[in-house]
Amino acid sequence: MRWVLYVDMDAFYVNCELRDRPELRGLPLLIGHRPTDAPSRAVVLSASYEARRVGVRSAQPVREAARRCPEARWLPPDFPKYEARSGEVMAWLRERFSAVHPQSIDEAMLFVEAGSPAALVEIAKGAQAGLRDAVGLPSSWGGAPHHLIAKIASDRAKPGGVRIVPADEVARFLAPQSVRAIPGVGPKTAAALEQGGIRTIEELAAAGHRTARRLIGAWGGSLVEIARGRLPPQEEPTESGPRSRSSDRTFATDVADLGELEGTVTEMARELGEAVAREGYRFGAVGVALRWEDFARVQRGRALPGSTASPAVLANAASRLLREVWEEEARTSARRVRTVTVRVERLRRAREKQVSLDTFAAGPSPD
DNA sequence: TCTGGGGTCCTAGGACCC
DNA sequence: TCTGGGGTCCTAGGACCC
Repeated sequence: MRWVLYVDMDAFYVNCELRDRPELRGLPLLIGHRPTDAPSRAVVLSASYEARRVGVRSAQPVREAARRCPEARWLPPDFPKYEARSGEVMAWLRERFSAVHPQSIDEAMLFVEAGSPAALVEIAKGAQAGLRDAVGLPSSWGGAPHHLIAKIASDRAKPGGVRIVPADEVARFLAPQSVRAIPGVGPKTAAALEQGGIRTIEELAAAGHRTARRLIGAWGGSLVEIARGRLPPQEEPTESGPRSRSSDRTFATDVADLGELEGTVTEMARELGEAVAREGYRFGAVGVALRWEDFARVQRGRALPGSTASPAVLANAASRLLREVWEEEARTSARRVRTVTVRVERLRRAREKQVSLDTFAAGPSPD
């Protein structure tokens, strides 16, 4: 029968560095910018399991991490390296499996045929060992008839394990776990469910559609189905390119000056525009977002009449949007800006031939 | 413990068209 | 002149993920 295998690399950035620096193995290692005396708003990107044991987690402010783990070794992030290792992982998987769908820099979903759960365990263990030998990186593997369950299984298998969940064990596998184990259930949804006394997936399954919908809206019904182990049919995803690209800057101290913001936005827009053009994309919409000092966010976007790859058009549109949102804020309150984001959306390949006459005759161009 | 940077998807109201 | 139901696009915001 057909199964979904879900591969999740263990502490990916940390292990990319350990591959190159084996002398750091066994030490608490953190990827991120080590806090100095200057104000820092940086967070930890990845923590070794040794560091996690003393309460350090990824996305934790670096100051807090340094307090919890003063003896930690720090390395600054090296994204080109991680992208390259990710490419090696995906290439290795593609050589051995026909249907490989990367889900992020360090995760992939595979579709495989296996006669029994035991046979699937052998496939997963073989690939896990092969990946470690060939690329030098550890991974965790989950297997199930559905990708949602396979992903949860890979989480349970961490670090370095294999967990297979056949169809008739799905409900029992899920029951004791927190609702937070379900991908897509974050802090807000979990808090809303807790208002109804629902913490575990078993409690969610028992609650029923009406209750779940009352607590979290339309999504509640499908969540209850998942909790009961009744999953929508598993389909193989169709490949599609990126839909947007963005760039963020968080200032070391909050900014109250429009001129300074405009300078930053213009520079970010040019860099983003050039990067997107290098990648071979045109964009059809531009957005600017601000995060105020109180962490609230506001955003403005504009669709373009067509699509373009011009960094100058992007820079122009971005500073206009910035002024709009800035003036609107000035009328009501006057918060300072913590973070600014420039975004391009509706990406399409630039090299795509002009709309052909056939397509044209058939109606509006496909977007 | 005051919270980076890069993404995705969903919802909902209004405009506009048939 | 007033009425309908349906579809699509645009925009803003929210939640979530790694």
